[in-house]
Amino acid sequence: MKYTKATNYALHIMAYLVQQQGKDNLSLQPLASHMNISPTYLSKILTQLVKADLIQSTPGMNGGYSLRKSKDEISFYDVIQAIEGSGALFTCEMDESNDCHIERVMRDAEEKMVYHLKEKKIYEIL
Amino acid sequence: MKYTKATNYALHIMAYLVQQQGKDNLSLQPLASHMNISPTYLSKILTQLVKADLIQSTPGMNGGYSLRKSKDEISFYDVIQAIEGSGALFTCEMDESNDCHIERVMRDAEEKMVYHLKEKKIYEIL
DNA sequence: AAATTACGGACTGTATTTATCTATAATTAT
DNA sequence: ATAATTATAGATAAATACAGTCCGTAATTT
Repeated sequence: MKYTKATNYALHIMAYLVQQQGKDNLSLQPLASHMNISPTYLSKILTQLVKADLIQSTPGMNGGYSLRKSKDEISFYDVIQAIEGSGALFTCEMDESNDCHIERVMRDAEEKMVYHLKEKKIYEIL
Repeated sequence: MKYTKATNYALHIMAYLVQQQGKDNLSLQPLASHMNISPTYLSKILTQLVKADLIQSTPGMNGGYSLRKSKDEISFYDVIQAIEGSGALFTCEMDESNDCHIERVMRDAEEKMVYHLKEKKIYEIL
């Protein structure tokens, strides 16, 4: 089990966008070269961030991407969830009458991690 | 990102072995039917648990599997690590001079989860 | 209308996971 | 010794997920 590469990218992208906040819209091409990812692939990731309402996109000339929320409202967890989805890391496969003790422990543990990721905002690392 | 099915099985297997502790060695076939997994696949998982020193195996008649450690020494984390390995969930891909702030946050968060999983012993859920 | 920009769908290659089959090795009972 | 019982290892295959590309479409501004 590992975080996907897309999550890796997404976190770095968001960090960059927070840093560049206030300046002109960043469009795909420049962002792609700065990040060293192919534009089309980057686009997929950005679209996911748009759908999660973390950034907004505007088409047309001088379009591009910019933050949607204030920077102190964007947590690590927000970004991760946008890419990885919101399902639990562990779900019991043996159907132990849908109240599996193992699952409960695993979820509690995950909660500890999630709590930390919700507290920590992206801007804090800049 | 999700825990593998094998981890799911491993936790249930260990819970069962802790429960059956003291009785005769459990051999592959009965264990497989109790768990509802194919014997050969189960065998792979058990071998990983053996290599992690959580259980021991004895071949020959009346052989099978049994715990290697006392039950209060077997944590959730021990079992998970035996299957998933010990690498971090997140490693920075952009080589930010090998001191990535994002990675540090991600590892701290993971640590919170791991701490909880190390504290929690399998026998506690029985 | 033209240029610039993002979005969406289809597709491909690769890696990982899940699983099976078969042959081999080790131990115990007869 | 031999046979029965048990675990282990390797090869393989199917299924899923991940990473990435290509290309056509839609929206906005000049």
